[in-house]
Amino acid sequence: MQRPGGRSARVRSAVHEAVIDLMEEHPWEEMSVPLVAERSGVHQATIYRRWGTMSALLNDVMIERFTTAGGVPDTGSLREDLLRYTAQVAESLEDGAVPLILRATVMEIRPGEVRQTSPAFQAREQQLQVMLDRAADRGEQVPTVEELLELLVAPLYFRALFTQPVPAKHVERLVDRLLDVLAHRVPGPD
Amino acid sequence: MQRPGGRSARVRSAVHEAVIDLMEEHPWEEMSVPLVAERSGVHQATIYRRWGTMSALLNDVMIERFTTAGGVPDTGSLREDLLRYTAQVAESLEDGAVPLILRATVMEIRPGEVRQTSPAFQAREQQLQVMLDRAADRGEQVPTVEELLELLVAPLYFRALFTQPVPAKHVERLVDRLLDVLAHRVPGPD
DNA sequence: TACCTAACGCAAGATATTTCGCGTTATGCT
DNA sequence: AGCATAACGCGAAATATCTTGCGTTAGGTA
Repeated sequence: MQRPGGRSARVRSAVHEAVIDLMEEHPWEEMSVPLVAERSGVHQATIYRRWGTMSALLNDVMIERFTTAGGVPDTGSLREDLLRYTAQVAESLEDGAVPLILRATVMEIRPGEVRQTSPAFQAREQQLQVMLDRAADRGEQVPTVEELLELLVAPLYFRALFTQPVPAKHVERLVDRLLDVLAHRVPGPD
Repeated sequence: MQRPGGRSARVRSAVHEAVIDLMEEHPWEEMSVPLVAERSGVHQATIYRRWGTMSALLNDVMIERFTTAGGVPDTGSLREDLLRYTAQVAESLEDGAVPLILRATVMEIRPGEVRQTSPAFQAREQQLQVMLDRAADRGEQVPTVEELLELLVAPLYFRALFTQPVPAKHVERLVDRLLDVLAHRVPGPD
């Protein structure tokens, strides 16, 4: 018999909050369970028992943050929807905690395991599909979710992680490039 | 007076080799300096003195792997060059160790610090610029390095890290999309 | 070849981490 | 309201990681 409510829920959110706070102040190596315990007021042993490892905890924090993030825009125009959505993603990557939490996801990858889309991104993909379906119903030509990820989301994440973050102004350029690709679509293999 | 040769060089390569081996067998949390020490036959204290932390060591390994990787193709055709280069990148991401070592780079990012392109990617960008310059000299219309990163490299890395790896067959699709964008280029802000 | 000392090996000691047993709290169910 | 027990707090014990001082090995230069 599980007990997700009451005290457990309070402990959970206290720990999550502490993680996000600490992420913005400390480099990765300094992050530790004892540190999170002190900041959150939750005992070390409790954290070890519930999450096991630091990176599992970070992964949990990230999944929550992703899946509870605001829904997709619905402005009546695909281009406007894409602009807002992309701007949302870009903004979230500016936020100090997000790139850090993303690393947690990266670190959860196990060598040799069959790679699967992480739960967090699966939720995102479903949301995006809804947005594209709405546009298709209006008769607009729409990209696939894959194209959207490759042309909008991937560049943002790539630059956030490896080079320099994408300036907010470039969001429009990315969207227009996607729509351009759509208009002159290269015939692919069926 | 520094002494990069002889014993130091042997120690360095022994440690690097041990890191790469261990990366393919162990999840991140299990990686540690003592483990690398045992596998490489180099004493712990030596590793701590030379590299300081595990993630600094991993970062060092990755930089070496990136900068010594085979040069860029030179086939006389931009499209063919791009195909080969992209296939190279895709293949390296299939290799177990590369995504793992990539994480090391990700982890070296510090909160709040001014983000810069990591040394490893800087080297890559220079190599790519050479390739593009050659094509431009032949009179071909060429993308910028940035476009190349965003349209070819970013999707590969994104999928390797967060969703599913890109099948080798899709490399051609990515290249043709890039060339398509090039042909119908959206006028950008000057 | 001989000298200087950078770089390493070794082992003990200092810190930091994770685990464990046991008593206490308070949730979910009847 | 009363009960069974999931979940937590606490502190000590067990591990693991990291540092330090000192003796030894072996590059680099004269």
